[in-house]
Amino acid sequence: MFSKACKYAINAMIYVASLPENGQRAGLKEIAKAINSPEAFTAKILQQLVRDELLNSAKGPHGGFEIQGNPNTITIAQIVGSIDGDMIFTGCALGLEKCSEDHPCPVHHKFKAVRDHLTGMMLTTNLKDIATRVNDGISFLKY
Amino acid sequence: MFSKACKYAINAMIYVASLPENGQRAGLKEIAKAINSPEAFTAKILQQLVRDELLNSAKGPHGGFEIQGNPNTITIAQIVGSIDGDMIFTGCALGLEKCSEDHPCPVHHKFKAVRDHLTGMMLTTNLKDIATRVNDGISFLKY
DNA sequence: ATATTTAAAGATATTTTTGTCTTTATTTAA
DNA sequence: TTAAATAAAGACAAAAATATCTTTAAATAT
Ligand code: FES
Ligand code: FES
Repeated sequence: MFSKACKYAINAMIYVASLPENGQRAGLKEIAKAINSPEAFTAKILQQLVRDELLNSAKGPHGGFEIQGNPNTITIAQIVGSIDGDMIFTGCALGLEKCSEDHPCPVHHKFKAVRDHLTGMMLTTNLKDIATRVNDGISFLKY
Repeated sequence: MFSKACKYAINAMIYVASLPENGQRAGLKEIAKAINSPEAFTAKILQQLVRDELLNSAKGPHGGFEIQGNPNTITIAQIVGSIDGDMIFTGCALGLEKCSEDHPCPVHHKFKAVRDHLTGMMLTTNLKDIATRVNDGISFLKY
């Protein structure tokens, strides 16, 4: 469904969003440990999220990463789009170059509803809400 | 969503199922051409489908592949399971070792509904129905 | 029997994804 | 002004997925 890179990205964003409002930034090591991901690979992913303006980063002592903007307005869809691109939102399930009503693949009519369900879910799920669930101890970032 | 191997597998199964009941078997070349897939790679995939008893194969002149059993009873879920395994049906969206209600990832509650939708769709979509759509010219196996 | 046709099997190659290592740039604090 | 802490960037490596090539086995037809 999602690439491993994308899963790490989502988990990392949730972790950072779950930290106290006025606290320190989260460093790479801290993040990788919190989500149980390979550190150097995670670094690459965080860089991409910074490029796409979902995270801010700062170098030096007390540097690290923080959510850019309001976690209430950042959706899973944005994170997925940043790392995996938009094939998951628009691509054909069976690999046709283009998903379209005019030239549909054999499962288009069935698949489109599922894909729209997935897309809708991702678009309407914001970071804040799921980070809160983590803070409340009702969901988990690892194991 | 699906691996390329899995997409080829689904398309190949649909193509074979779309052929006339009492006709010849479909050869590898014919199948690969019909679904626009790399021939040798497709061969490997067909072998797997034969192993999993979704296809029958015969060597020699007039040999080739045919659907094993009734296309009405073969689902997309079976084909996907044969090639990609069942992580798509049961795996955690964020990569936790195990998807469970007891130790859910942060998107479990949202994702489960989508995954169940997808699973249900795959379980209830049979080869016969979608092959018919191809024969009726309302859906397409390539381009 | 032999030649031909076809799939199966296994080895190899290429590409993509995942992961690591090294160097550089920037910030902070002593 | 120097040392330490940190992320960024780029080179490199390993693993997995995709793809190809070669050899073998089986079936058919002559
Ligand atoms: S054409 Fe394949 S999903 Fe739309
Ligand atoms: S625990 Fe992640 S989807 Fe169920």
